[in-house]
Amino acid sequence: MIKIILAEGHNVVRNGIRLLLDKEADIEVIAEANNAKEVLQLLSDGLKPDIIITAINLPHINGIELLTKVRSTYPEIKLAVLSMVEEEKYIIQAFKAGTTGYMLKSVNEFELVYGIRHMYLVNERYLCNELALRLLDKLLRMPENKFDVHIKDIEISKREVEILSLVSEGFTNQEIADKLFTSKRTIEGHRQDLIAKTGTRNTAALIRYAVLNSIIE
Amino acid sequence: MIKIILAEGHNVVRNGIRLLLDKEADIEVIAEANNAKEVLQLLSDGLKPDIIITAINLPHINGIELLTKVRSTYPEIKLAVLSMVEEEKYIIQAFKAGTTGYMLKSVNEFELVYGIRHMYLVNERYLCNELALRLLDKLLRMPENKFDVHIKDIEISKREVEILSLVSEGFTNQEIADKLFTSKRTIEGHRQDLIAKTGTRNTAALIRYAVLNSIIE
DNA sequence: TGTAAATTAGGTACTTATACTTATTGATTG
DNA sequence: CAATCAATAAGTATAAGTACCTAATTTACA
Repeated sequence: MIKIILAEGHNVVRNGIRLLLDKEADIEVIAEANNAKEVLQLLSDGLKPDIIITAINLPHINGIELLTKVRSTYPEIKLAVLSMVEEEKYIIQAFKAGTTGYMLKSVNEFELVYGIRHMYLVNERYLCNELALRLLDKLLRMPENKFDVHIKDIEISKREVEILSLVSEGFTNQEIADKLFTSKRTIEGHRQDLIAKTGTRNTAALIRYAVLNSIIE
Repeated sequence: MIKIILAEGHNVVRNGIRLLLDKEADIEVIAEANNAKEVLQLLSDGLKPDIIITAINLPHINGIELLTKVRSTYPEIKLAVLSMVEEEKYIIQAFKAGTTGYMLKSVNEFELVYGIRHMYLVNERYLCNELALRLLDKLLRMPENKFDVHIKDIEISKREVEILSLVSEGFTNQEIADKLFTSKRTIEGHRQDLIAKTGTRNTAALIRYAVLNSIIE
């Protein structure tokens, strides 16, 4: 039996999730909590869940802080974030804080249950498929795959990359010239060459090109 | 009933997968194939699978090529790659070739079946959890810049994104103003605001910021 | 060792962006 | 209903970048 504490500030949402979980024979919601404090109270009262499912936007103490606290005192308890779509950005923080699972509230009941079982049985972190696909799309969009994005035979020299990088950091031609102990006109010349060879119109477009093609970061 | 063709060059592996799938009431393996040619033959013979599960390292014609061929002739058939660990790198090619699912052979039977159902029922691409975690770790290992910098509560309005996008394409303030039927001074104002709120020094740095933070492409 | 490419540098004219300021309008929201 | 904010717009002055041009070194390499 997988014992769960459900931490979620909104009653409706919490009840909905509970209904879903109660249908499963191998899952038991042993307690619910409205906020982080209640969770910590439950734990110090001696309750021993296998998994704590928590929202991010809990009142007072948010989900990430809760993760950190629980993690340090009860390292054997697994933590799963069930996040609103808008909170996708917390994914990095959550995993750095030691969460085992991260799902968006858009998961269907099958995935919710599957994810919980995966965390408990396979003992592996779980990321919901929608988030996985977002990461995948990021990967697909990344110009790292030099096969088909960096197609054009544009050769950019080391010096040019150096200058491009400084330009992208916001330095002016004069400042770059000073840094590289050369003339402002030289930098201007390089910038011109780069704009010409990349087929861009100005620095803004050049920088976009350079970042998208991983010439610079 | 989810009808499946299983393409895999190694008999032992293929038989193993088949055994797993045959246990499921809603999944039927309607045919097996040793190589890509056999798959194409089966399809031209009129077989209509919902999903083709294929390995990458098929003899003669590899899995990616098979994906492409099937995709162009039978766009309604979903494709799933079941890949050896060593072939992880094909993930990008596979998705670009239109695969719906990608799993490593390290998936357990629950995930294999779950993934198949997910593709078929939810009609969404599926990436196995191990790969999702690898992507996640990539994200976590990345220095602050690439993904999570703009999480610093910087709100960028729709209008600003629109302008940012045009700026990054190389248009001048005047040109952008003409496109948007507004004044050059307005665009200048927006550009200033953006530079201020992103903490950058000029347009070059602003565009770099915007691209790295996926505000624009 | 000769040639191509990279890096350097300058002239001149012109365009564009930036830094500071202020101010009005309309929409949203507590 | 007041407050906030996004979007609008402008003045003024200066800084920076762009479009042409030419041309001298140095470096890489075949």
